[in-house]
Amino acid sequence: MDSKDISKAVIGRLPRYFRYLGDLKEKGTERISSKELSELMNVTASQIRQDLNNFGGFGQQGYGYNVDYLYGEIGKILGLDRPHNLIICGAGSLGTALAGNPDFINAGFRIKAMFDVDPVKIGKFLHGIEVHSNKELEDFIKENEIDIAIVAVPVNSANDLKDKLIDYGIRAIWNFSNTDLDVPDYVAVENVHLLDSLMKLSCTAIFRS
Amino acid sequence: MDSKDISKAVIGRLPRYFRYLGDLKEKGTERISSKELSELMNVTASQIRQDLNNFGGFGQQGYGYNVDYLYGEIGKILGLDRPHNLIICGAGSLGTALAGNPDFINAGFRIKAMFDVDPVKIGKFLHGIEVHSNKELEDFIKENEIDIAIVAVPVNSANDLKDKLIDYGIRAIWNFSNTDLDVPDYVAVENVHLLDSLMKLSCTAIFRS
DNA sequence: TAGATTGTTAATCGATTAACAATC
DNA sequence: TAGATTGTTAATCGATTAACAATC
Repeated sequence: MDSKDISKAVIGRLPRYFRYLGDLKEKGTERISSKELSELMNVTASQIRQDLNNFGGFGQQGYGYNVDYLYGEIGKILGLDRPHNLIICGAGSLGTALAGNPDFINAGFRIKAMFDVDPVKIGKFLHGIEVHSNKELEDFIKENEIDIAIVAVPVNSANDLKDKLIDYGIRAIWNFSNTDLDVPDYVAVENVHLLDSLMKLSCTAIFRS
Repeated sequence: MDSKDISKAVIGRLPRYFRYLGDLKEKGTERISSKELSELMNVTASQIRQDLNNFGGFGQQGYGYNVDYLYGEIGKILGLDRPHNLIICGAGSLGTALAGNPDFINAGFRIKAMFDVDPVKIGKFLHGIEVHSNKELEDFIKENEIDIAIVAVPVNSANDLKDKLIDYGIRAIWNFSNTDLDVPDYVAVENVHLLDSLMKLSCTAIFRS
């Protein structure tokens, strides 16, 4: 298959498969059929088989899927077979909370530094991570093989920051600011629009009642 | 239209429309056509008109949409015409960061209390919000007309907490813990699976390069 | 070999886009 | 009235589900 052909919907489901397989692995489950997994995850067995077959045949007829092997393969597809170096831009409470999330480290995402404009914050260590001045951004990115930048700055400075990040070589942006970042198509952006998400919840709850 | 018939995809797009209309309103734009808005938002004009017409005809032929009016109407659909009372379960760094987010308050989401099991945290005020003991959860929810509960606790206690919340009357859960919550269909859950989101970004970036 | 379950093709379903008559 | 743009129907596209032959 051509890797460009895989739909966003399929990629979006991979982390969830990975999470369930990790749980099964931890429980010591050796093999699982698409039917069993489908019941666990509340999706169709057909969808699981279709999704996985975008990347190759990981199963065996009459047997199902080996949990350990499938976990490893999906991990590779997700890029978790090697570590990733991240920086956090914005040392506010959200940026700081992200810096302290142990899940990221366990999955191989290493937070190398934080950046802020506030002189009071610069030089401090938050969850063990040093806050640098924004002036050091370019050098730090280039010298530390930074893969991914987290944007956790106020809306009004997000787009300027984004331009700089791309300029300095960043190709993956995890955006927490409440605005859309316009990027060229060789840059990947994943948005966590918290307020949008909360509004969606509020709306869904209304429509359900 | 029957409100139950509106697809999740449409509801998921409403907050983004609302955000763009808010920006236009702020800029003083009086009216906008679906074509202009589509160019701004990078979607098709057709989709905008289809989406809006799920809820009624908000526009006028030959004129377009009145920004102010449309903003108000979408706000109503999202349930933003009245305030919502929330609680945050889990006074860790993520829960605390959410407590300090001014965007939520501006949109009418009022965070009334935080809850934790840690005696060291109980009684403290974080971003002006008091941390209560989990033992007070039931009474607090019932006495303060709580709409929405934020789940920002470790994975291993998330499901127990969820059961209690539903038991105490909560019908909308904003879940930040890295697991899926199994809920009856009269309860709305919106997940912010941060690690999933980060993995998706990592994967997308790989496939793009 | 018989049973189970995959990989994969075909059918269905839903969501998006295009087109255009209605109408401001 | 003429031009613009909606509301809405019809066409297309893509994603999901069903079915089944292949095969372990």
